[in-house]
Amino acid sequence: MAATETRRQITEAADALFYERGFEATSFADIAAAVGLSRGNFYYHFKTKDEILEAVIDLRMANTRAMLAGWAAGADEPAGRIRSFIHMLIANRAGIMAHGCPVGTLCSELAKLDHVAKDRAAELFGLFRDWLALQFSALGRGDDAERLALHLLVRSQGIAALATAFRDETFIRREAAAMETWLAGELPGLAKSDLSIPNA
Amino acid sequence: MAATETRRQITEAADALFYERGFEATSFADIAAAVGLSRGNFYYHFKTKDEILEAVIDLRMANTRAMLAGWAAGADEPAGRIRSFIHMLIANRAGIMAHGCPVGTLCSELAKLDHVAKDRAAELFGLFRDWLALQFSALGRGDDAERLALHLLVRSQGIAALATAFRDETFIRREAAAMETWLAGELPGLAKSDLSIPNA
DNA sequence: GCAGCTTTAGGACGACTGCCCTACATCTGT
DNA sequence: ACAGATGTAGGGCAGTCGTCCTAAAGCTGC
Repeated sequence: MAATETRRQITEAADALFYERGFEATSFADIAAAVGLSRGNFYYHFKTKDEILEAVIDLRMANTRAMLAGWAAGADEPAGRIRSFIHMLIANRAGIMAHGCPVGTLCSELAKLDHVAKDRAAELFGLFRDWLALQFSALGRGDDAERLALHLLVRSQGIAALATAFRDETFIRREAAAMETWLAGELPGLAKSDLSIPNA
Repeated sequence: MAATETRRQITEAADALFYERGFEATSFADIAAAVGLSRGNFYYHFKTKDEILEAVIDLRMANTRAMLAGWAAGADEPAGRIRSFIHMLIANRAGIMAHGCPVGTLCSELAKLDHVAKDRAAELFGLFRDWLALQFSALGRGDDAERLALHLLVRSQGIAALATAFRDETFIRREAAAMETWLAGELPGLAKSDLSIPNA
């Protein structure tokens, strides 16, 4: 098999295992078994475990960029694109309840390990933040764009964390709906309000 | 030394190490070194690592109850008590940026390991949820109390997750202030609004 | 059909893991 | 002073970890 193809398979298997079990709890042997290779042969493709992690982060960055581009292509209006982000919570609810958010849990694990790649993993959040801010800018909320983007990130991360703990699907749906309602209140045509003052 | 005292020291050392490094990444040897005991002697106090985890969760439950009772005693008004919860984010900002929220990160790690104690760890969230709901009930928001409580939990968990990734202290302070502003909007005297419709 | 490169399997390495045993030190009650 | 309980030290158990080596199989170009 071509080395690049094997490398891709390893990276994808590691991606899934790192998500499901965590980075540290996943061993070379686990990944090898998932791909169907011998343990020892790994050294040929990846010198160290950190190298696999690097490849996994690269893969996730590429996948995230592609997903964001897909959302942008799938909706003409920025509001619809932001709703695509919110709906991700519902679409991935099973995985979230079992293993949390792939980005958030990886970042927190790498932070605890004080791993060199922790900042690279945090760039995944940066991707979402910047893309969401871009949508809010397109909605004429240029001044608040990043703050509004971070508000959505905060809420989705919090929802993921609590959904993992309580494993409550209704909770996810209700909170996602609440985010959509919040978004509707931030849309143009309505009075611009401070993000955090619900009503006066 | 009395066995109960040694047990307490072990539990406290494990509590800190589980928070800083994570449950799996912390070994018997790490805890033993922190307490100043020999590795082998652990078997006398704790048969298994899971037993230590159980003791740590018990300790955190007790500490959390004490903290909540302290907040209740420290403020006569429910709003002030809720603000104590929000201020916890700022008081613990250094730890949060380095290691995340102790409750959230433990729950997500145990979920990934599919550990038997994952539900017991989730009860820590239940403690905060119920206490916050009690305060909102006292504010006359009985119908929405649990939903409002979960909203605060969602936001604080999200803030902790992003603060760990970005390690931005200003972000924590700004989001904590936004939560206080949101709280003010939910207080009696102002028009009762739906949680998720900021303004109309 | 052979040389040379790529890819593989299998195993070994030292270190570490959670767990467990046994011999010894220390303390307590009589 | 002594017996028994309580607590400790040190090391060993089998297993796994990440890492690395070597020998050979598979493929490609001549």
